[in-house]
Amino acid sequence: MVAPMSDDPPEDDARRYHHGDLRRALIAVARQILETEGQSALSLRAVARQAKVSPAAPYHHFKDKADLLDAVAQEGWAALEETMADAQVGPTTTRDLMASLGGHYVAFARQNPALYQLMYTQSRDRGMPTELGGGQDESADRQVRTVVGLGQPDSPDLDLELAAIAARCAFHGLADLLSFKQYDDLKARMGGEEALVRAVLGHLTIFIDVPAEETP
Amino acid sequence: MVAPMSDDPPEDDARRYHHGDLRRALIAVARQILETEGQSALSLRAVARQAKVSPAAPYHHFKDKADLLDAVAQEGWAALEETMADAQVGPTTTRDLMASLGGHYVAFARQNPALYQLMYTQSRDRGMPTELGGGQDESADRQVRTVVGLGQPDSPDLDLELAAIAARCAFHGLADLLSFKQYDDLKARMGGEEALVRAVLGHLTIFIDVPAEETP
DNA sequence: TGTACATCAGTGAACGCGCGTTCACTGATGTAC
DNA sequence: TGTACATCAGTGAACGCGCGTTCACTGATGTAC
Repeated sequence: MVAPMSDDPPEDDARRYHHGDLRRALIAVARQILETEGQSALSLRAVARQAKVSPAAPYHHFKDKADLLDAVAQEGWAALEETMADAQVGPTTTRDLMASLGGHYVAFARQNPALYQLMYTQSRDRGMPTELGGGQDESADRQVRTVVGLGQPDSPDLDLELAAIAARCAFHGLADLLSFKQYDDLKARMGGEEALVRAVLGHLTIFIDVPAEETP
Repeated sequence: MVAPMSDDPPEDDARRYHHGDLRRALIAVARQILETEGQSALSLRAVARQAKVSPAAPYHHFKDKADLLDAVAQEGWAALEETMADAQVGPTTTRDLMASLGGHYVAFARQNPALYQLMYTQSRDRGMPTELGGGQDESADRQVRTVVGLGQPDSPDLDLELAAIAARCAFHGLADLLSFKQYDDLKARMGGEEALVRAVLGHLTIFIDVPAEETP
């Protein structure tokens, strides 16, 4: 029952009754709202509105609001994982690798601050998405574990695991702290945020016991 | 115009028309709601309700909801500062001091997880409370700076400042990461969260250039 | 010591709002025959 | 190739809710005289 005589082609590409891939679109819109208007503006209705769809439409793709948020967070973790993989291609020495990992990690968090926060909030509140067995979140550690230069990823080496966690703490803490205006001066003084990141990371050494024999 | 014949003493201590110190009470209730029901349950109305006061009463003490939240966060920063001061009384060596600071910092964050998060959220969103000139937030750095063992608090030594930030990153990151279920296994394996904290901190070394001459 | 009055800190009803979610529905699509 | 029909993915109106905030008010307190 479209207007009978007008040609009515798929129209600029939204606006059709069946959307095509509304699920993906909703996640994308959610990410955008998150970064442009912030967490508090991220309502299911706002997402539907901005996707040019009725408020009920999302329920065909997500159980409820939390389900959408989970999906967004999950996409975030996947993107971070990719970033961390990229970080490993250039460097050769352990020291460089650590700097590269740290730099990439922080850059990701800083370029997607609201997403990054959501990722952590979602993970904290609900545990990691069950179907991944916590894998998504552990991946960051696995990467770091690789970085640290010793042992295979899932090595049961306790020291290695602790070192990986230590690195992750430093990265996460740095990413989180950088959002404070308090450090703007310092950033400027040092010639940019990246320089500050490098400098701070340069002051942190991850200490690893020789993994020959575990020292409990 | 109280009930004419009944004795009507201050009653168990709430319930009087004039509360006494409603401002303080509201902050306390807010903190409690925060920790027992979480951030999302922290509405102005809920605070008023739990303080046994009408929804309009808080407006005599706070400009709006954000103002109350700021006050709560501020109390949090003050408490953290105290904790950090306490952390400095025992230890003698720099190494011990660092461990003590880290331990105390993390313990505070873990004992008041929702407060701790609110503190960071408030600071991020609104900059630090202006009348403090950012002092509240910097205090953590100042403490660490002392810990690191060199130089007077407001030393313009850049390396020292960076080292202090590095330490703070590690503390904050660790505190934040510990809330993940993901690490429950590891905590158990190591005999408790405190042990894990000590172990992770033991893998982190804050590296400081000799502060003789600044190396920019 | 007693009274008038300004000020302060409450009340409680009401406002408008946007939210998450549900419901009965309808248009579009694809498959069986 | 054409038609019937099940299924899917939308619509749009409505629900109840709790929220932040405002308003005209009133009870309690303290001060001046």
